[in-house]
Amino acid sequence: MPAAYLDTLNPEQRLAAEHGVGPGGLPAAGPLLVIAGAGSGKTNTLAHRVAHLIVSGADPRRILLLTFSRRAAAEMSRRVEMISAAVMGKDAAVMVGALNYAGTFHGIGARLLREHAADLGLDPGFTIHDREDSADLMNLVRHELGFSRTETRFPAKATCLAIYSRCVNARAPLADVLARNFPWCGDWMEELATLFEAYGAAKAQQNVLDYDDLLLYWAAAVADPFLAEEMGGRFDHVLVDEYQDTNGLQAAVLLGLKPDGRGLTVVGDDAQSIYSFRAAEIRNILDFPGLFTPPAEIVTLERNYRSTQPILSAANSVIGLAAERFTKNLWTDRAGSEAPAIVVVRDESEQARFVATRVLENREAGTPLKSQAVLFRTSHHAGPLEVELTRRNIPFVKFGGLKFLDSAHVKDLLAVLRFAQNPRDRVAGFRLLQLLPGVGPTAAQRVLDHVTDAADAMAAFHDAPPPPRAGAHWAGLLDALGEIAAGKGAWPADLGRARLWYEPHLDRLHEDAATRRADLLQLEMIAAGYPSREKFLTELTLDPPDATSDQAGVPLRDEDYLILSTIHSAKGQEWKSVFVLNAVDGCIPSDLGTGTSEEIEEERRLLYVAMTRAKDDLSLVVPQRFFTHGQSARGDRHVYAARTRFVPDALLKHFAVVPWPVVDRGTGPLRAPRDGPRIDVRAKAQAMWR
DNA sequence: CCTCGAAAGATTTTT
DNA sequence: TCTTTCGAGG
Repeated sequence: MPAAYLDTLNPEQRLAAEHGVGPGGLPAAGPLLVIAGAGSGKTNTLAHRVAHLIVSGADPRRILLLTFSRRAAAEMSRRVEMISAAVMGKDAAVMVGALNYAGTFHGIGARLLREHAADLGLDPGFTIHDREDSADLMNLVRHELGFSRTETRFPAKATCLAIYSRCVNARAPLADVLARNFPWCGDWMEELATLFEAYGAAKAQQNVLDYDDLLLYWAAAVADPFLAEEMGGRFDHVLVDEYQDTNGLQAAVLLGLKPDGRGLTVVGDDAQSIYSFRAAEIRNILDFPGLFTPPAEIVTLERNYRSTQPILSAANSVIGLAAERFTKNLWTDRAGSEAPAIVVVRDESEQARFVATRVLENREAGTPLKSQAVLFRTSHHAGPLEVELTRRNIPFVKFGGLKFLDSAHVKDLLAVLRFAQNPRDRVAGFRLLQLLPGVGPTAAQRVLDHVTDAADAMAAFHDAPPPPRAGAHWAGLLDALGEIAAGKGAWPADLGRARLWYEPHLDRLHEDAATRRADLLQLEMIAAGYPSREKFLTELTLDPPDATSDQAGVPLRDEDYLILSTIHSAKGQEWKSVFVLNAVDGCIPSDLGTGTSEEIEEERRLLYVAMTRAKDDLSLVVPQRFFTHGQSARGDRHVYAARTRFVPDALLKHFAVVPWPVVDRGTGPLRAPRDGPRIDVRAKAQAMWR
């Protein structure tokens, strides 16, 4: 039956949208793999497929849509609704609203684990630790085991967590991970194994799950045939976006849910795999078809709708040098005369000036700031530019890098809520108690020990012997926690109460309490958007607000602002005009990631991802000098940097190499000199000593 | 056992 | 540049 709303799709996209959709929207064929090149309308195609399922009668509550970020899930729902509205009218909003299971692997995992908690031996009230919290807990355990006072240095808490995380996500034994990814920690294998076991026990006792547990437990659940049947049976269709960035554990989850692949759709682009540091496995997407009999059907989207031909040619040439050749051949009919630019500037501050100047010129020419983006490898590369933008009063929003949730005062406040929610959460308690003057690690530990073993943790906390030097502050804390735990007042009021308790401590602990207080108010505004304390706490760790801006508040919707983003956070997005900062060796590729050839290949894909974000114009900026900060005894020095190795001379024909600022060669003497000098400056200067 | 000051160390990317 | 750790003093 021909469906008019699919007419806007090209034949391949349409194939992907309509594959195996049977009567009632139920699956009528095997799995589908969509290889979607950059800018090939991937999101649009996936949205059409979901809309098509719903319009054909599929129950939206039985569709599982796994995306890379919550933002992507929201965008998908929006588009699905738009498309279905054309067919179903007002009903579309209701139907799409029922698309409940759309989100990240971690977010959906958390939900399913809560819903099936009883079967899994979990307490459904578990809290979720973000990476910082996990590292803190790892540190606590590390301390208890006496590994912090070893003769040679034991790996730092963050390293321990990274090792642990890779073992879990790659489903690899500790020995392999140490040998392959952390060779310098190889001597600590025994101790690490002990540490990880104790870490797991600590999490269990505190009723806490970390990011990795969400996937690990989910995978464990679907490894049980009965539970797999039950969980998988809840969904007729499972669709996964950005499949090239999933890891072995996530693949196991999918296969557990849909062992025969029926109703399973995965979409991705092997050329854009940039998350191997999170144990993403490019083989996941390459091997996908062969997991099933008959193998999954493959649809390849090669037509690019985003970029002009010169930009696409340049990007293709960059990825063309990859060690593994990719079989896709992206093409476009968007003509364009401008080759992407390689802009050579003197140093990073010139780079900042160049970008700021060009961005304003573009805006004068009619491109709003929001249609322009500046991309960079690491968050701090944007530092000088942020200064320059602030100086010129150009509003911007930055994605990636440090989030304001990571700042100490925000974590303190959240610790209050988390401890009230789950008094067994030692990381929160440890942090919270030490805010009191006169309470250090030992006193805090003593109180928490009293709480951990008790049946009613909150009651035990109130009965605990007060830390000797806490004084009147102790009663104040008990009051505040009591009220918050009891849930007096509507939800955001809890946070207000916590803030009331915390602010005197904030003033005491921080010089710059005033600016920090602004963040707390912003947190309260964010909190108002959540229905309950539980939802707030879990969803905040799973989906933290990811933008920071120079202004205190989030910019208003109609306000114009420039986008600054790490390349990783730019995934899936597009802008009319794109600047890539620091296109030099040492930044792209990062000198931290040039160990193995696999790492270098990933850095190459990273540049490819950055370049393919651009619709109409693209500039790679190459600063020639870098100032090294700190370290050197002789103070700041600079080093000369070379253009990124991913654009060797042979590829320069795809680019226009231009210096900036343009040197005015006409600057010479304004007139020919007269006969002889007019004054003797040297004699004049010497005169002052006489 | 806590706090404060000084010194050293460490810097990607994200759920 | 900023954070974490170490050591001395209270």
